[in-house]
Amino acid sequence: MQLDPVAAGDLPVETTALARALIGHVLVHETSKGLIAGRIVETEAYPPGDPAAHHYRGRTQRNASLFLDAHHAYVYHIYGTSYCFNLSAESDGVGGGVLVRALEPIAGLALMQGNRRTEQLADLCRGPGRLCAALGIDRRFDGVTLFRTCALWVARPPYSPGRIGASRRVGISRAASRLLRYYERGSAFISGPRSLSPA
DNA sequence: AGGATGATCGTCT
DNA sequence: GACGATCATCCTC
Repeated sequence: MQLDPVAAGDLPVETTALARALIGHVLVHETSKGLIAGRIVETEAYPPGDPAAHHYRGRTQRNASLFLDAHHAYVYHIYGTSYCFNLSAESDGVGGGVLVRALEPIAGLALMQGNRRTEQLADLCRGPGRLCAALGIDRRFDGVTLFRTCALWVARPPYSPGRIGASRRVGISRAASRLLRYYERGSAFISGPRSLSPA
């Protein structure tokens, strides 16, 4: 499969539009041991002013990448055990981000298995912490642009994605009723509920 | 300098 | 379905 890097202008800047558009794109890590890649099947939007978002209480050292202009990486460490990968959204100085929650593994499966404690294909990238472990993503990549300026980048969709569903976001308490989680319907690789909440 | 918190995961029942 | 692990980060004193 050929992987074609996205260019500036290919992806939306507004947070929720970006979260939807990312479904079907491919996240790629070119490691020294080989290429690891997965197709994005689940995302969550954290738009400006969202009380559930890390950027809500303003800029800190940790979340500074969320205030960069769109399409930079924001990687943070959570619960002492996991990393989560986001793309920044909106314009420079405005807080906004998209959490990537699940990937469909498409390249480097043996490397993913070595990075995870399971060999089950469906479990390798099912969850925001799991996909970071599988791809070897950590804070080294916090703040990088995702237009193939370094080893971590985003590629265009290899084919048209299926229909997209929307639901409540996972693991938050504030603004919990908003339908800002997006997923490819029918995918076996999503991490949360598969309920068909109305978009 | 110390305490509280968390966009999770793996394991157990 | 429930719970504990585990630590970087932020806030308050």
